[in-house]
Formats: sequence, C-alpha cells, structure tokens
Amino acid sequence: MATGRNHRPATRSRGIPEATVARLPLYLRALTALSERSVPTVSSEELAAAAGVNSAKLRKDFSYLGSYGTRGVGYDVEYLVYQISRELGLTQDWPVVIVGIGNLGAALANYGGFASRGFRVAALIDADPSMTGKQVAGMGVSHVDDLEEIIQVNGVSIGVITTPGGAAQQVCDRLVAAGVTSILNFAPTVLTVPEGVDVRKVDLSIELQILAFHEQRKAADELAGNGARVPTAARRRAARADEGPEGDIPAVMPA
Amino acid sequence: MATGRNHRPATRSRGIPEATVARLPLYLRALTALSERSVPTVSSEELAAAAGVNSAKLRKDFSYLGSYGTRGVGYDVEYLVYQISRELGLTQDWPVVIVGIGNLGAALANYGGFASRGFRVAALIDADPSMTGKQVAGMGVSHVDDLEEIIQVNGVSIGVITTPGGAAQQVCDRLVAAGVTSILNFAPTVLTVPEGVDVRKVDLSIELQILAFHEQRKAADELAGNGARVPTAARRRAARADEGPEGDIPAVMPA
DNA sequence: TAGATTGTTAATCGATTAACAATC
DNA sequence: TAGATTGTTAATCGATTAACAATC
Repeated sequence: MATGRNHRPATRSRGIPEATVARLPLYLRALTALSERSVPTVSSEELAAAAGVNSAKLRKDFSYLGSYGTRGVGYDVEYLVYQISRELGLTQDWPVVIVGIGNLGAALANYGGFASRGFRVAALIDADPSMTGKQVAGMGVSHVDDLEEIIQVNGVSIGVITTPGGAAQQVCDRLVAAGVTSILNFAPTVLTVPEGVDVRKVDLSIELQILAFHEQRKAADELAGNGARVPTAARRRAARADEGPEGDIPAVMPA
Repeated sequence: MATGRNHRPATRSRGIPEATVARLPLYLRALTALSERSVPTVSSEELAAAAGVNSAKLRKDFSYLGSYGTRGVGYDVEYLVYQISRELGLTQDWPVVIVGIGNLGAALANYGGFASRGFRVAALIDADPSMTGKQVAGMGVSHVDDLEEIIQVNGVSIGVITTPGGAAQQVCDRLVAAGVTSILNFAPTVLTVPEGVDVRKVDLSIELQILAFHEQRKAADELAGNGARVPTAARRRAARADEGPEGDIPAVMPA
C-alpha cells in the first residue's frame, strides 16, 4: 500500500485473490535477484525467506497461477520470472504520465524502478507555465493544457498524480475523461472515480501515523511492565536524564 | 497503501485490529477538513463518504475506540479529532530522521504533511560527503558518520530510509542499533529487523505493477466480449488505427 | 412522541497457515 | 528406493457488511 486502499471491491480478478496479486511483485523482485546471480532453481522455503513471507502462503499464491514447480526440486527461476511477469502484464509496455512535477513528481521521474518493469514515462505534466519545457530526468515538462492530447496520442492508460491535494480531483477527472483507467495517487485526497477505474493511493503521512500508533503502544507496553524487546533511543535518552550518565536501561519510566 | 507489508503478525494492538488502525488516519484527515470548515457534528454516513469507506465499517472501527457518538445526532467533530489523534499517538511530538537525501529524500523533507501531524524532521542524513552541510528544505544535511549521535541526542524512534536498495539494510541495522524501533522503508529491499521493530514499506514500482495487472485484466475482459465500462485511451487509439478516423468505440480489438 | 442515527450482533467472506498426500 | 519438496486440503483467523435494537 503503499497503503490506504481506494480500490474496487476485492473481487477475485481472473480467480487470483487481491492479496496474492499484491505479493506477486515481491516474488518477482526476489526472483529477479536470483536470476541475476544465475541461480537456476529455488525452493518455496528459500524464495519465501527472500520475499519475507511464509512458505505456505507462497505456495498457495503460486497455485493460483498454475503448477509451475517440480516436487522434490523446486521452481525454475527463469520460468517463474516469465510466468509472473506475464501474469502481471509486464511483458507489454505501459506508457504512464506523471502530473505535478514538484519534488515528488521529479523524484518519480528519476526513479529507475519504472523502466526496468515495463513502465515508460511518456510525459511529465505540470500546471505551472514557468515549468513548461524545463528538463526533468532528461525529459521536457509539458503544460497541463496538452494533457488530453498527450494521453490520446501515447495511448496512456496509467496516470500518476503528484499534484497538491487541491488539484488532484480535477486532474483525476481530466485523466479519466481522456481515457486513463488506472491512477496512482500521491496527493492527500480521496479521489472519486467512475466504476471501472482503479485508484491506488500512496500516503506518506498515513504510513508514519500507523508507525506512530505502534511506537506509542510499545511505550505503553513497557510502562505496563511488559518489558520492551528493544530499548528505543527515546527511552534511553529519558533514562540517562533520569538516572545519570550510567543509567542506560531503566526498569520503569515516568510518563 | 503503502503496500507490501513487512509487519509484525497481525496481533490486535490494545485490542484495535490492524485494519482499523490503518483507517484511523483516513478518518482523521476527513475530520480535520470538516473542522476547518467549522462543521460541528457529522454522521457516520457523511464521514464514511468523505473517507471513502462503508459506514458500517466506520462505526465498527469507532466502536473499538469507545462510544464517542450520540445516537440520533452523530459525532462531535472536534472531540473525535482529539480522540483519534490521541489513539494514534499524534498528541506527542515524533522526531524522525530521513536517511538518503536524493530526489525522494528531498521530496519527503519538503513534504508539509509531516509537520502538521506531530512529526518533526530532526535530521537529514546522507552518505555522500559532498552533500554534507547542503541545505535541503531549509535544513543542513548531516553525514551518515553522525547517525548514531543524532538518533540518541534527539531521541529519534522513527527512521525513514530513502537510500538506494543496496545501502538500505546496512542503514537499517545502524538505525536499529542506535535505538530506532519504527522504520518507513522506501528502498526496494526487504529489510530484516529484530523482533519488536516495525517496518512499513512503500514501493512505487509495486503499486504500478498492481495497477498493470488490473489494467491488463480489463483489456482481457473486453476481448472476451464483456464490454469495458470505460474505454481507455490505449484502446481508442488502437481503434482509430484499425477503423479509420471515425472509429472511436470498437466492438472487438486485435490482440 | 417521532425521527434519526449510533453501537453491536451475527452472518459472510476472504486470507492465512499447518499439515500431509502426491510425486519428482 | 529414499529424500525432498510441491500443491492442496481443511482448520482457523480476521475483516467486512447488513440489519436492527438501543437510545438520543
């Protein structure tokens, strides 16, 4: 998620559960790393460890794609790379546009992970006339007036929104009207789209808030005497202030 | 969200389900917008619409926090803002460090959504000596040699990793050893951390891959004669090429 | 009181996981 | 054949949702 989903109801797409689809790119990355090291085969146990998931879950996930493994042996790395790529639609070229070329938009334009996965940045679009024509990531910035033409000429079906929150819905409407049917939204706004359009939302502030919740809970656990498994710098600092220069691991802390 | 979880087993934290925690920031944002418009109360139906969720789900989520609504009336906006903020731990100050001041790190440093939610960027850290001392988002960049001291002096418990993939695990290890217990990882790497440390992962490429999967499925659906609900620019372009300048909505498309 | 809306129940659905038969 | 590992089953768990009694 990325995070905060604004996704269609979790219907199985072609019989593959949404949760499985979300893990396929993880497997693909681990497999690509193995492929680069010329590892010929891998077991579900090894691959699961590399991808950071449970091996039973991995085997279950793969079972939705077909029977691509060999009992007693494992999976052929190259073959699996191909099958997962095909399943994800990465064997074709996906032109994308990035709308909103601020810091984040520029960061995405420079991000190497797109090109290597079948995504091609077809255009960078911004509403600020003073940006028009400027070079970002070796590409000229287009004005938002030309949005519709760019979408249509390039056959773009995926749009990335990195505008300020206030502009996001309007940009989204124009993208959708021009024919975009998948949107990756970095703006802190809930987008409204017609049925049939997919939106995924990446929200940096939300991710931090979720971490803060758990961080707070850890502190509360410790106060309750459950003993933190890892002493935080914050708590160690508090302890030093509390017990003098040697007090590195306190038993209990003041609120 | 943010996506690809590398999170502790979904134990309920203080009895609040993980899925609910992930939605609290969404509600908080919608409530903050209402608060700014001086709206005094809101019903579950209205708030759910603003947050983009089902109202039954919202009421269920709130029921884990307590009974903060009034039957027949709705929820007091200000009171709910306070309760959710408190639950998320946002009533306290969270110093964070950002490690890796490339395009993305700089974008995050400039991102306004942090400060408004109780997060404070305590330091920007980079391994490149030529970056040291440079100003980014009005703040001097520190060298990674000083990472441990910065963490400890500032009592940082949350770290954001925006380094290249190859450096991420090493940075993560140093952050954890210095006392950081929550990590937001933007590097395309699965991080290994000790128990008690939370990692959330934001992966731009994975989000796009998930969109590509659905995009591909839409095209397959249409080929199967199910009729797309929204004609994409890509398919319209193909149609124009196929049927001449007037052919805007094709019946069936070639593969 | 009548109308509105919450908080909760219970049914349903989807995801995870251990275990193991199948089979290389 | 013996050992290894997949693919699948079935149990369990967590999340979603409609419905409605409680109650303002």
